[in-house]
Amino acid sequence: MSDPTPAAPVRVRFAPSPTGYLHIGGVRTALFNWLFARRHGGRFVLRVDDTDAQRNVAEALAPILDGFRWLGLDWDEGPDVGGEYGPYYQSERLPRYQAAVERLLAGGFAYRDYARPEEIQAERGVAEAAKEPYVASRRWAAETEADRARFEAEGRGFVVRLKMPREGQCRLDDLVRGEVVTDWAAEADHVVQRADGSCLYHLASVVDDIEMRISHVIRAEEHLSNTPRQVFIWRALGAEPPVLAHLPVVAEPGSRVKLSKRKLDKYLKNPEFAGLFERGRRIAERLGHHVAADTFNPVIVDFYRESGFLPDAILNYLLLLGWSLDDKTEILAADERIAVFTLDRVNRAPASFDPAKLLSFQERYMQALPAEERTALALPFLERAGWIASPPSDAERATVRAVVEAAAERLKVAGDILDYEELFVADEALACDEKAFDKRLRHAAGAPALLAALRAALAAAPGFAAPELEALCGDFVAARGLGLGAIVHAVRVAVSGKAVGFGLFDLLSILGRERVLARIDRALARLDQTRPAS
RNA sequence: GCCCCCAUCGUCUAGCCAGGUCCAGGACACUGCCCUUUCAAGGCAGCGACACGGGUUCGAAUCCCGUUGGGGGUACCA
Repeated sequence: MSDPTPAAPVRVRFAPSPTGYLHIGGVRTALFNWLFARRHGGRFVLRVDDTDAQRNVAEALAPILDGFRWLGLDWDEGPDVGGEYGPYYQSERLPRYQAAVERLLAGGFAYRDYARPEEIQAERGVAEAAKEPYVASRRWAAETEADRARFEAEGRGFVVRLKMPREGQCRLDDLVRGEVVTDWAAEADHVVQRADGSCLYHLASVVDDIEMRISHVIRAEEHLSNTPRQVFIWRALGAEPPVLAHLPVVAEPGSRVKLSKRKLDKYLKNPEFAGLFERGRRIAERLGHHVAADTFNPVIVDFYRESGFLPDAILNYLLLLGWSLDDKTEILAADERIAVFTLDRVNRAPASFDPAKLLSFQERYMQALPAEERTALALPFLERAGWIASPPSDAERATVRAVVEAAAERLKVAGDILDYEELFVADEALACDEKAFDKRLRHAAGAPALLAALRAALAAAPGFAAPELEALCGDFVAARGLGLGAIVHAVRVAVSGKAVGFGLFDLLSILGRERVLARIDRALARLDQTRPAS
């Protein structure tokens, strides 16, 4: 299966609004556009939708562009790179929109509407009371200079409305939806220019798409219902609409409602979503980051970057949200994605965002990386946490490398390295899980004596490499007719302050004899304080 | 209200266009067992879906109609 070969050069676009954050659903849409452009040797255009931006655009756009760069979704035209169809900021294109409105007016495709808002309201009210669809009366439509003069004499202002057809049908061919037919009569006379002279999204979008020679409009399904009015504008402006493809929306976990960054509290009730969030929060807090729902939230791409996710894992997961190659392919390398992506494999139903599956992709991608690369990814987290020097010394690098290898698949995201604080903290600053300490040492009969004996054995150990320690401990328990379990837990708590972690012998080996002995001594001393020597 | 879109395991999906090989396949999650020094990971097994009702047909997850449910739109938002 494949899409029809595009006749004209492929030019697609993604038009982010400078909101200060990159939404994961937006990334999915952008990814499909990007993939389509790359597959067909086309251009991926980034156009900034800042027509009504009150805030500092540069500031609000930066996180979005950074997000795209981090993900590797490079754009061929747009902010920072320019292009021959600029400007790429809609705020700089206002005169073009005005010109388009003039053309619509001149061609009889739009009219100046001098109705007052309350008059429109009244007409609507009548229609609703009669349970009939509202149809604009066009009573205040000025189509001649005389009309205008008359209305203006009454002190009226105007907006420009589309003069929509009242019969016939709008047929559009959507690459994903197939043929979609609507009655023109169901369309309202939409406003394209406000009373203050500024233009609306639908008009601006179409004008830009025409002028930027956009060949395919690939966007979320929420725009499907709005497409007929855009088709009207396209044709009124003398252009044929581009090829359309409406993607299913990315929905909330376990639901079909569009994913929104504002409903974090609700999503946190989903255990898997909460787990994902919790993991990120733990990492962010250790880095001393302020965790605000506005900026730190799994609906926003920055969350993943700050937690140490891999862009490739996210992209691969997102690709499969609403698209599939076949009945089994899951992992697709970056170049494969480009090679096999076609719009005819896009699904029509909304796809709900599954945090657990995303994590699973992350695990797979992480594990596929050589230890060297995982180490390189982990290092910056430790530096930012202040647990190692920046830049790290060779000794620190070696330690981190050893920790990464010992942690193995426990390191799901790079930020998980921060779970191993005990390997980087000074002996006297080591935190202790008191429950574990009680269970394994304070209230475990015989454990302190065994620990003390093992300490002596460790002090005398010929070597401190993990296999040597394992042999030593094995002999130690065997000589006493015990299993490894008899000492492992006590040693772990004494040395790491924790009940869980990676292999004990790796832990001891990385810590080194000196610190291991010192920590055991400290634990033993604590026991003496709380319990008279027996 | 009106218009448009959608409907296979809890979730992502394959199959649907070209009806039989589907008492529906894979993945994630979940459950159990194995492995095991903890936690992970891994291995094995299990649970689990064609929304409903009519048609068409020898035969329907696949085609048609309807119902129900869900989503989106209907702004001088994008």
